[in-house]
Amino acid sequence: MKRIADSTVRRLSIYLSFLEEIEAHGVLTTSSDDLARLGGTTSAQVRKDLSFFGSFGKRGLGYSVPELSSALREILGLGRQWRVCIVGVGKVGSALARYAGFAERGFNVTGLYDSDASKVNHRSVGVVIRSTDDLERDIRAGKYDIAVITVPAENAQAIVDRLVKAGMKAILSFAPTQLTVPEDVELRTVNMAMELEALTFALTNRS
Amino acid sequence: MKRIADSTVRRLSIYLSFLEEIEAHGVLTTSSDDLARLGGTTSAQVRKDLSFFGSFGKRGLGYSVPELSSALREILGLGRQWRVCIVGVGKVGSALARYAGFAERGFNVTGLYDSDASKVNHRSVGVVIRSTDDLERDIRAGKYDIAVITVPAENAQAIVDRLVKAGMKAILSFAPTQLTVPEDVELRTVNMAMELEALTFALTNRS
DNA sequence: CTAACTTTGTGAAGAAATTCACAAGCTCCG
DNA sequence: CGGAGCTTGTGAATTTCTTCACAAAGTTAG
Repeated sequence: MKRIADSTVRRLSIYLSFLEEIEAHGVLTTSSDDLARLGGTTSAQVRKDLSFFGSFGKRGLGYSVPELSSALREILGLGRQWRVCIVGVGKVGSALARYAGFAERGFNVTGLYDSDASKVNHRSVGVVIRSTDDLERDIRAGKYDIAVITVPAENAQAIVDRLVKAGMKAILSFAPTQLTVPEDVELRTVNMAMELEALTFALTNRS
Repeated sequence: MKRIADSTVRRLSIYLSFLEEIEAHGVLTTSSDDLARLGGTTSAQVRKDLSFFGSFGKRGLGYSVPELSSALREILGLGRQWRVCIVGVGKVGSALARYAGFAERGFNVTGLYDSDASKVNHRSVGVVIRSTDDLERDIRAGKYDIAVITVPAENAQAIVDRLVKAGMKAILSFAPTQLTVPEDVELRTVNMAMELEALTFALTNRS
């Protein structure tokens, strides 16, 4: 299969969130033009994005909302449950563990890890916090599909290296630092500093 | 000036964070090759990115770390203080208000707003929480350069519309929903759902 | 059934971003 | 001082992404 661009995947997420919204309002059909308007792109882009995966619409009519949203969920891999562990149960980590939207989308936080001995064996949102010493063992046992790391920047690469070595293939990092992983590991980083800098750049250079 | 691509600005942030790191370790010079290796790109890309803004290196030698990092700070608009307000003092909002890295980079959280009357007039991190009713007045008074919104998805667009109408030009949203703003307003969204979906897409389609 | 009207799906064209490749400039060493 | 050795800065080539534009296919009205 042709390599799908990152930007395409992002847009699919956006389309899906609209489809779910209008589906909840009982809308039955929509068009590439609607999706484009709401998603801030063009109708040609919407159709091109979808065309990588097949043909979902009816000419002259548009798309069936339930059909297309279901297809997108399948494409994005949301048609199943994912077992997620969170490494680093600080402010951000516990906020994430508590986040309801997580479970709704099929992401089950089934493991919490922290290196702070005073937190270990306590519970957060009904899940026992384990020592990071147990990480490798649990990952090797195949307990998780995705790891979310919310540890300080200075520990992040070390944790990532351990996760990767133990066989983790998908990592979402909230550490404000650039991380390196092998080609076959999927890493995404949520970096607020970078987003703020994009804002200040715009304010400084485009006004 | 030629329009600078978003991807370029992102990379500049990455370069800067490395430069600051090695600067702290006393490293005095570096090369496009070093920056490329650490930032996961190519040396030609690094040089091209920098070339949009001028000529910062010495042929045969590379870049002066202090000079280049200072130049990048200036380019990214980090050479000054920015006044930030946070709208929505829930879990995420108060975690952000507390975040130390914020102030280090010149971002001063000087205003907190919430619509929940039971929070108003209480303090968080030394800042009094005001009612969102006061938002327009304070923005019009020019109190803030940047607004960070951490409100529920369903309220986000309404808040953004109010911010924009009152004259806010830069907004960072943590609401998991697509938002619309006029052309002259810079909006960035941190959307964890989207990042997770990029991961599950990769796990589903590339393995 | 036919004609007018929609909207998709997709090659082709165009634009944008990345990579190549090399001349130009600087340092260092003998 | 001159030549060998680096590394930058940048046009040109290439690749990737987006937009255009239109045939194909369906719908609706008469």
